[in-house]
Amino acid sequence: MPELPEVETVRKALAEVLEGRRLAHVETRRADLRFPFPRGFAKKLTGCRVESVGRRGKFLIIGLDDGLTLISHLGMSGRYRIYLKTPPKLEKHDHVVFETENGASIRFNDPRRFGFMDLVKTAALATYPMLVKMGPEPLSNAFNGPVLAAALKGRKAPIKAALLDQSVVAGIGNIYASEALFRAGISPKRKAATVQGSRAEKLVLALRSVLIEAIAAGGSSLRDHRQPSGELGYFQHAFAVYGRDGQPCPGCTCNPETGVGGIRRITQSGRSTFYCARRQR
DNA sequence: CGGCAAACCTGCGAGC
DNA sequence: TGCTCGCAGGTTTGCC
Repeated sequence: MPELPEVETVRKALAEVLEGRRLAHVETRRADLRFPFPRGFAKKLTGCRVESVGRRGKFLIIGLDDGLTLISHLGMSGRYRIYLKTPPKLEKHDHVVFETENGASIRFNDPRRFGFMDLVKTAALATYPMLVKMGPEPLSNAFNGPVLAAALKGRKAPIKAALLDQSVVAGIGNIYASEALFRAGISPKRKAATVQGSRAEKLVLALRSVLIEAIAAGGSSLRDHRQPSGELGYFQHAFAVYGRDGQPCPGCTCNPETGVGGIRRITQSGRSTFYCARRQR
């Protein structure tokens, strides 16, 4: 389920149940997800106290009291479920089970197993390969028009593809790339290098606004995603373009019924992009 | 180095 | 009903 807003939704829920708590029991129910679990994964975690539940891009960063940090990525279909009281029977694809000292159960379920977990020394976190090259957090002060413009300079790929590159900006995925480009009025096919100056400023504002609104809505529930409480996210109802090919554009008078455009779906680097050719240039 | 397709894996809906 | 195909929110790999 995971782009930044969905991961942030999960982070908040996990923080609430885990921060300050000790892990009484941890169990992996298979040897690997996308990668094998590191040696002694469950054993090392058992007995640890969770100090913090953070996020970097789409990665959950869980700080523990004994100098270790748990890194968790949801991949495409990863989900956390939290049960404060008696949990139901284990379900298919429940791959990792955590239990806290005060009786909460947390389960990681991931049908496609593109997600993964890793356990690293907190001191070595800054050198973790997948985090080293990551670009700025889009909701932080480190991200602004000039920073984005500089990251896009010299890039020949379309802007949509550049936004999916986590070294340009962290946490953007296929949905919010399309949605932000729509808000900014920028064509997904535009060469990334030409997004400079006021266009870059506009795109930064568009990214920020769409992410903030999506977080407030608990993320988007298309198929897999639910909040860890079991509640659905509901930002999918606010999509302007994603998954709406053939429908009228909410921002202009485009309407496929009248033969003047509307939302179109195209494929870019093997992934769907949705946009309005009239409003986005 | 940059850009793109393919690979990883399972499930679901559409179409025949 | 049952099969096949295409598609799905991510990231890495390997090939031009």
